[in-house]
Amino acid sequence: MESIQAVRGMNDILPGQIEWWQKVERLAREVLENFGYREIRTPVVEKLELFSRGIGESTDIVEKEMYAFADRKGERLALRPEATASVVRAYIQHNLQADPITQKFFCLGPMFRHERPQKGRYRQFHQIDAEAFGSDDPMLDAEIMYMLRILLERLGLTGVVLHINSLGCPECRKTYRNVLREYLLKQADAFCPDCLRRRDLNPLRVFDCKVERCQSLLEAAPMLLDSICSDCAAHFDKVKIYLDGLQTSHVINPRMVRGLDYYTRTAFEVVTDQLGAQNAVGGGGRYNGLVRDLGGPDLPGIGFAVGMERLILLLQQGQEAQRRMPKVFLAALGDSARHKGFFLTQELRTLGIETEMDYEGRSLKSQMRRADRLNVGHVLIMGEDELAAGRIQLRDMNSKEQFLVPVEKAIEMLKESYLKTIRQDFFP
RNA sequence: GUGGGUGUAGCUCAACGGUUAGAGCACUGGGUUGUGGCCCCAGAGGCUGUGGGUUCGAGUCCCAUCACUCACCCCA
Repeated sequence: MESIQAVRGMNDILPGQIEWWQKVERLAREVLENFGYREIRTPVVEKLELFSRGIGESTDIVEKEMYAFADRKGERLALRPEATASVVRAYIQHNLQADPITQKFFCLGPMFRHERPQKGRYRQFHQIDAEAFGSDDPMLDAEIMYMLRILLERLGLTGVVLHINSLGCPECRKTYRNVLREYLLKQADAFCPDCLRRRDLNPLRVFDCKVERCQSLLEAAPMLLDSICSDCAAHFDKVKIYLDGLQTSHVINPRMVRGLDYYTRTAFEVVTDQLGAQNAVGGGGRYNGLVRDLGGPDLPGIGFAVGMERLILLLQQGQEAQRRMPKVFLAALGDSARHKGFFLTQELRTLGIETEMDYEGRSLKSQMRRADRLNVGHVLIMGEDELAAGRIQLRDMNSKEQFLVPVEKAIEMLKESYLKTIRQDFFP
């Protein structure tokens, strides 16, 4: 019988790996909640139109990367390729602008894009996504980038750089677009075919080109940042001042363009050179027209997404995850001791002490070897002699000290050793 | 979607077109009738990614396909 494989580009996260995910998720919740963000979970499936309207009809994501399908009634649906559109949809649908508690949300979960998988790029990938609504104040822009920085620092990530840019408002962008297109037309034959295609579709994207010749030609090109309107320029200046005040180092990258249509004014990206062909660990920006465009009130918004796979790839470099291991191993000899041991194991677990035992009736040597591999602190050894006396051997695996004590006494001693730390694990 | 590289045991890798596809680590048992790490012995584990083809003979050569990987495209 042929075995069934996971779908291409969609990965299992196994024990040994999952510890990284748990750490990242725990710290993400902790940091984001500290900044006033509250978790929201939206469905993985949405109406196709949400994304084509929200992200932009001509973007690559919508044009060729979406998992789109019709359900049994013929409704056009899609697996979400990103979270912002969904969060905005929920915000509008539940009238959350009227909620006095929070206007800031975060969302952890899988996204889907039908691309060719490679290192740091998968068809199902996971994002930490944060969105804040209702204010256009540059304080919020600086704050959200500061929060991203703190999150990455708390995770222990180093060697990344924050790039920022301003994409202006729709008005200044429109005039700039024409200026740029004219510049590109003047030396049309010098650019690569990709750039010529970009020129007609979305001229800003030529700045993303990696062909050296194109880049050198672009050095003399007019910059969007130089031609944004005075309001946008003033906004960007304040963002930079607040960032400096927060001692959050950043480089101004006038060539950074983002692939989604909805961005306005501030755009930012956290980049690294250690992810192969991928360079973005996270990115985001302001989207002042999006809530309105999706049928809601005309409210500004700003957000970012961090790629969890990419984050974990960087965190992992050279480091093994701490694999979760039990604290106690129960070794039993003979059937009646094994029966008694089975119930004792459950009792210890119920008390909150992570305990493992052998179910196969193996030799004591084998059970001890397994206990050693599991790196437990203590082993309880119960044989016929101990059983008859109502006692049990309690062995400290580090000191190799071993005592014959009544079963109740052994339980008390294990509670003493492990229960406090267990409590801390569960209620940090 | 396009192009290159790679698929052999759970993992890391051997095997000139030619016996029964091997090693290390990991796993199981034993060396000690009831005690871990080191050591020694033994065992188990494979449709050589899958399907075709060439050949007397294919892990090895050819084609297709799937997966991984690198680059392009793009992004998290």
